[in-house]
Amino acid sequence: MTNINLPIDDVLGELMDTLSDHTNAILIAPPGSGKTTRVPLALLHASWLGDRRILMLEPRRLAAKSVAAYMARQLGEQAGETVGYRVKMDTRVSKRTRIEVVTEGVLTSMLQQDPSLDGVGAVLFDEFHERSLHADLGLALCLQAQQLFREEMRLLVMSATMDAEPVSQILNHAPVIRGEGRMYPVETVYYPGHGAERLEDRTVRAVKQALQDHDGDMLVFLPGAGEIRRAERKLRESGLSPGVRVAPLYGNLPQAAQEAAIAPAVSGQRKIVLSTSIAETSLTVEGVRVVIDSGLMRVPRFSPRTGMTRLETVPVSRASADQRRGRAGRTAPGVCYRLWTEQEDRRLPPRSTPEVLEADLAPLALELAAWGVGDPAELAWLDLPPVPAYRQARELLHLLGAIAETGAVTPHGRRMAALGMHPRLAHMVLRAEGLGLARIACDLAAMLGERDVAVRTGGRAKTDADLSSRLAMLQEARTWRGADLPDTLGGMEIDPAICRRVIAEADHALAALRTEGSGRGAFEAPREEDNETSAAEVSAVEMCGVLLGFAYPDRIGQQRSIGKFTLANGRGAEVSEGQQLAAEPYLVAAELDDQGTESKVYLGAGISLEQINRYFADIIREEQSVYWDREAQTVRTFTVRKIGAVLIQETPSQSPDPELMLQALLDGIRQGGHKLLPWTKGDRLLQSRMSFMHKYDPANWPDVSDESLLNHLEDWLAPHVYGMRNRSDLQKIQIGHILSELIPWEQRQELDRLVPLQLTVPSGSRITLDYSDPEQPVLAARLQELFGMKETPRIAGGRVPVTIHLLSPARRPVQVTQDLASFWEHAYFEVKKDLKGRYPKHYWPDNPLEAEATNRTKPRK
DNA sequence: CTCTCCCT
Repeated sequence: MTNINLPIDDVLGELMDTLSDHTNAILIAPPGSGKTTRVPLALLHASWLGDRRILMLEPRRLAAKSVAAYMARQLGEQAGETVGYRVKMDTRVSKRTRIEVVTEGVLTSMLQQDPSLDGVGAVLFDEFHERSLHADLGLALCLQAQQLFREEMRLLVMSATMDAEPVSQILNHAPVIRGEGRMYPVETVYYPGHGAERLEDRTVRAVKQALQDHDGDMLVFLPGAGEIRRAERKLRESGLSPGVRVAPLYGNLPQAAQEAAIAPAVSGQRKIVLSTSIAETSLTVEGVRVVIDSGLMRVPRFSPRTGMTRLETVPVSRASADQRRGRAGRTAPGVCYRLWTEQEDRRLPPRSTPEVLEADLAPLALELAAWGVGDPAELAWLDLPPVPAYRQARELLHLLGAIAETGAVTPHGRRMAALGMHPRLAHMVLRAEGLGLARIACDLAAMLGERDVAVRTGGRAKTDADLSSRLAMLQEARTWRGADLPDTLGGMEIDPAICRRVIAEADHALAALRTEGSGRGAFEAPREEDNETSAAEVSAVEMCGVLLGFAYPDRIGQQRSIGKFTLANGRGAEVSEGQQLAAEPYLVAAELDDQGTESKVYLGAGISLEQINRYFADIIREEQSVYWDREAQTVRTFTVRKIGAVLIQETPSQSPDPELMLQALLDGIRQGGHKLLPWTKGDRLLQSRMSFMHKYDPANWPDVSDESLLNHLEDWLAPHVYGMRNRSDLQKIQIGHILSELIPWEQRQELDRLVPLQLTVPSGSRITLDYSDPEQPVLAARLQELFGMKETPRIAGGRVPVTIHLLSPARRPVQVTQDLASFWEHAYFEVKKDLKGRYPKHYWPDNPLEAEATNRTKPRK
């Protein structure tokens, strides 16, 4: 076994030489090179290692265990002797162990316990091109450990093809060694869609084509479970020969179904596996000769603004596409159909975005706080954690009591970090402990940290989102003890493998809590019970919502209508119809997809108003709500108690803040306009006359137009409506009075002179001027009353001629003029002819300027 | 038209 030649053997010598001269190195070699299993064993003989151990990081538990087992076999041993492994809840190492294959989270926890990594001679980062958050963090922490305590410690970054230069830089210009891989050739066929053809149809077309043209099993990459279900249905509908078996493969599929998809096809059968990116690296499907790649993948994107994550469907990177293609060439030459064009291929991003740039950084921020670092820039990163997400993470940690105002980790934060869960869940468990509810909190934390215990049927039959029923089911599952769990339990379809795992995780967390928990500086939680095994656990399931609220206070939600909720963080959330949860007045949404205006709730639980008041009093804020009720035309004043955007209680306010009331009243007037104000005809006339003066002398006369008045309510109206509440109160004000007070007394006198209310005409009548159009003040008078008036009367100190509406004896408009002199001279004679015909009894002199004006038929003799 | 993957 040991002697089989692998491509990596060609560069092992160079690697050994490099690491005897340098502390850091980078090894780039494609899949199939053998680096993962050969390199640790080779380094075991390096003189610099002495009797120290080698740590090798693997991104997945399964890989860590199988790589350790493989290396052990090479030495003719079992895992746990010279070569061992550590993954969560499963450790196989002994005093003899020199190589420890560990998962990434384990390394972080080892570093937190002993930052100097005493006894470790080298740390190897395998599959580093995947750029997981943990690998990035692990490397940053190791680099600082090396710099501060362990100058001689070796760091080796191993990776498939990637840009080595940036890594070399942060590793103090580490040398780069390149090796060959060993893979069978895979032919690439570009197989784009027809126009707007749906992905599923394109996929089915490609599958049919490939079934015809090539032998062997087929692996089809699709972005998600939805596409896989639809493609599966269409494939079956398209009529497949009986020898062809279709198997879906994705993470949420029950363990048994996953194993069935991976297993080699029985002879005489052809297998088509429809898979998400899970088959890109995590799972290996045996016997694949044909790969069909949709070129899409679903990725999580965290939004610092909402504190939630949404899934986006994006084009794969070229690195991913090449990795997918490589799955066809593991055992023999193969072929890969790419469902896109060669032009599109050139535009693919070279590699996927590193997790640290798009993930929720709360776990990272807690690790750094526990490490003693507040600002990530103190460490060396390939990509610095982005500032907005990091800031949001620190705010959350502060809210949860994990870090102090200064940013330093608190005792509570240390306990959270030690639990090895997401900070939200760790906080929930610690608070629950204070209430005697640690056990169910651990159950909840385990469920939320793992895949769903309930089988998600997808499609039309929506999986119930209620976590409390899962919690009850889990209690029942525990009573099964060692026996095999059934597929249906507590009225729900379950994945027995995940259930067992969740129970193990929960028990593990509870044990960790109990051993670490006694004699610590605990979180200052309201302690309801001193005795932990209390009556509280009896009704534990009813506390589900409360516990979730500890973890997700920003996702406490209030029902707007059946199934629709508003969350404390301001976002909308939706529980699909038919579920009991949809009818709850309040809920806590633990898991949801931050999509559109209404995020779908996948997991959550109801919470009662009483529970909110009892357990979340510390985050309930009281404020005055004062607003204009448009229907009732009155100001409403309430005292409201809220958690973020969620309304907890609203009571009519006894002593409303008069300032807020005034603002609400003015808001109401702004919305409702002048019709809410008691304008009289006289007020309107005054307004017109003042507007008239403003037009000619804006520097000295205020703008009292409707629009301007509405825009400046605070200035002119506020002092007169202070303490008022509704429309009938407003009827008490006198607008004309208020307007006239806008100008000083002397100016008011001037107004009467400059913009007279009335003019006396030659007949002796006093005629009221019409100022409704401030551009053109109008004098409307019967023609006969004006005989003898030589010029157009002018106002505003002679600056503005009035517009004269000349009327017939019956007050019908006859002529409009601003030039009376000209009218007498020309138009009068035409008008006279006409009027004389219609009003023969009236007085129509030939010389109107000399004639006597009259308001009767003829002048009185 | 209910969700990608992984880990202390």
